[in-house]
Amino acid sequence: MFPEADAVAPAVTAVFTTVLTEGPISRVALARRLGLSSAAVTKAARPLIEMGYLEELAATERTGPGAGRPASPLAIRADREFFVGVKITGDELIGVVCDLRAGVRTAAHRRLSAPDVDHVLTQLGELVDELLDSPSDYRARTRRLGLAVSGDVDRSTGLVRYSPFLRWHDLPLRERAEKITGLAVTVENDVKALTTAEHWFGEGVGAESFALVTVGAGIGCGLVVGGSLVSGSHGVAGEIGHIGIDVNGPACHCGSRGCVEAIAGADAIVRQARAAAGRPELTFEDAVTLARAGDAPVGAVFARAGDAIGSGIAAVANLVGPARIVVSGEGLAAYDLFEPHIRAGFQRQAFGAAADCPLSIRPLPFEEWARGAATVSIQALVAS
Amino acid sequence: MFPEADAVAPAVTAVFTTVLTEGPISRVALARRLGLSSAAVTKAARPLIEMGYLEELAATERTGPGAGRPASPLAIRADREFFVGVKITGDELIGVVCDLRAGVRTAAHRRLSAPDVDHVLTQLGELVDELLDSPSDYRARTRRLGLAVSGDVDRSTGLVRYSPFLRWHDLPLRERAEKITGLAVTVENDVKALTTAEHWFGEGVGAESFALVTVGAGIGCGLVVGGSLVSGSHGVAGEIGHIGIDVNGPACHCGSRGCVEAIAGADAIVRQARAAAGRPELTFEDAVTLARAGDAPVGAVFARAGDAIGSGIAAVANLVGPARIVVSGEGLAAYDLFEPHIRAGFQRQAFGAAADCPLSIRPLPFEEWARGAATVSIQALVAS
DNA sequence: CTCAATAATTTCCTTCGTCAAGTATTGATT
DNA sequence: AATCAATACTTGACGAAGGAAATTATTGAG
Repeated sequence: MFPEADAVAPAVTAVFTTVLTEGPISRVALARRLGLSSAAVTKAARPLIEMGYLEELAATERTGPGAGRPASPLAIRADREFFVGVKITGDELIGVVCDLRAGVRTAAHRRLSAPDVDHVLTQLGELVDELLDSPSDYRARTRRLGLAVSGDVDRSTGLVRYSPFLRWHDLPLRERAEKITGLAVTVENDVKALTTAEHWFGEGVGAESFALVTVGAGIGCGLVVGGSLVSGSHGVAGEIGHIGIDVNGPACHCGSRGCVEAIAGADAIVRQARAAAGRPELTFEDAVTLARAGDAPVGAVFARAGDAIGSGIAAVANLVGPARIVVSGEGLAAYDLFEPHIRAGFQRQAFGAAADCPLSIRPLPFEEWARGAATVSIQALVAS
Repeated sequence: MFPEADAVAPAVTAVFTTVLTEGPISRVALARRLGLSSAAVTKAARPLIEMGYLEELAATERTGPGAGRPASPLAIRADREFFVGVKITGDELIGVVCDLRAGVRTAAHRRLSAPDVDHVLTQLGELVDELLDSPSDYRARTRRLGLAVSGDVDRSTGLVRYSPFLRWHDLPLRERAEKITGLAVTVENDVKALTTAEHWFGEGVGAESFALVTVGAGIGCGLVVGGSLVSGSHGVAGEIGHIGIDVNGPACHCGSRGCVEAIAGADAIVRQARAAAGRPELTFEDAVTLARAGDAPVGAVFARAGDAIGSGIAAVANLVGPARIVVSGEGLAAYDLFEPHIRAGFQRQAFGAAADCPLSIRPLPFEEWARGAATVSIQALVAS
């Protein structure tokens, strides 16, 4: 786990992750939260403080009755260690350096001429060097790199089994990337990485179950149940995009009809908008412009897409009942066009109390994917 | 947990549940399976053997290389303790006595004149007495009773929050039942109980994730993810019946349209079959007879229903990727009419490797619901 | 200035599980 | 038959982890 010690007591890990994700918190509160004695928390916190990962904050103003020794909350020393995160897409590398709390310190990116493995790895090496050799010199305090890749990834081995966009098959990406960068590398599926980031440092903090839905070229979903990421026994999970919501709907590339993605994927929207506007050269951006300008047929395309997404999200809520759901993704640049319809579709199709599940719908800030990748490497620190 | 000891070491519980669910197994195999040293297993097994819960089997024939001391597998002594399980429906109590391995030893049932609480509890008391005073005299070795009720149940407190069929609200069922029967009572939702039974003693054994779908008046689903039952943060989970698969489908009592249940629920099937046959007095059984006799319009109703169920199951597979799915329920008395269409709908809508998820489709044997209730009380023994 | 209340720490102790060595029981080899 | 290798199980010493209870620390209230 940590540089000096190798095997670490369960309580130490628990204390560390709780302080990490649930902010400054006193030892007594930690003990209650974790079901430990306060003595155990004191003991677990000591090595973490000695190693510089935690620090004791000055006593804060009281809340309760007012008497008694004030608590000295434990907090993460976010700049104790830095983490590089890189999202690899077909034509670009997006990289960030994050601190322990997944706060982005610096970002950079690089265009790729082709998804050729050697080219990507060369560029990755250069990108990492650029990030770490920035004026602040993060290199000395950076040991880990997280990579986010779309497709089927085995996190435990760092193997990319299959990535359609990149056209990679059974690529030992961890090994290759470790050789080039000299950092300890973790590889994870991009949606899972993003879900992890939101679960540890975003709106999913503290939630025992949680879902993140990404809207873009495809419609994806990361699922946290019982506090841990759902992986799927056959390597498939979170495929919200291929839930069928209309037996008579448009054909989907998966072979079925009426999948959420066949109605609300970026390609599907463009296709429908072209038909609606009678202009076969329309782009996604054109469609957004038209809809915002009040074009009714094109607006209806977005409405239908939003409704489909809402239905799919309702399926998630009905089945697993997450404590909250975040909807995000590059598709939500056209956020205003979707949101009311996503909510309407969700409310209609959510059953009973499932409709109470809070929905956050918001566009995805730039470099968020890379931040997800960095989060995975923070997790790797804790888990190792 | 066990009669003599109160607090029990984690390893003891682990050994017990593993032997319970994964049959006779040697200490060494247990150690590997649980990630313990064989010494720890030896120590954990001793008190269980002394209390009569486990026994050592005679060495079996060898498998591997052939040399070495043969293993003496540990097995459950199933008749060490008995458990009563009762499923409570609106018009009937179905009761069983099960052994530790959830094997049904005896069964009995009682008609209810009304879902009146006092009446139900009186009948419950008499039913339990009848079951326990049978010739084999289970009473001396029975301490626990499990109750399965449809609706919203808080297992930890034994409170029935709301049961639509029984018209119960906030009923402290555990307390009342304990007073009447003198047994330690566990109350659980019926679908969850059935899922637990299948997970511990049926086709879900050993599966890290698993789903059970019940087909009947409603379409329900129990979900096991990461080894434990999914409960849903807002009290809703497994509502596969209200996933929308056809935006233009028939109206559902939930207020939406095209829910699985609005197409494949028993009521929906009867309604559609009446319309298809042009005979407004048709019953479900009549519809089954007609379909089996080759009536094409009525057959199409079952086909459409099966397909809808298959789509719903595919949504489960796409989202959580269970290791296997069991489809069962009283609706599957007409099993032959559904099965091919369930499979077809599933295959069409399952995405990628999700289609590899094995599906077991079979009718639900009588008293299986009550067995589920008994299973929950077996779990209570282990958890306590 | 004392007391009550709460937070953190210390000391001692129990418990659980590992390690390493030893015992048990078999088939194979000489 | 005697020995050996292989595997299963048991034993006893040990160590790590966490708990209980007493102790110290720090505050506000009377």
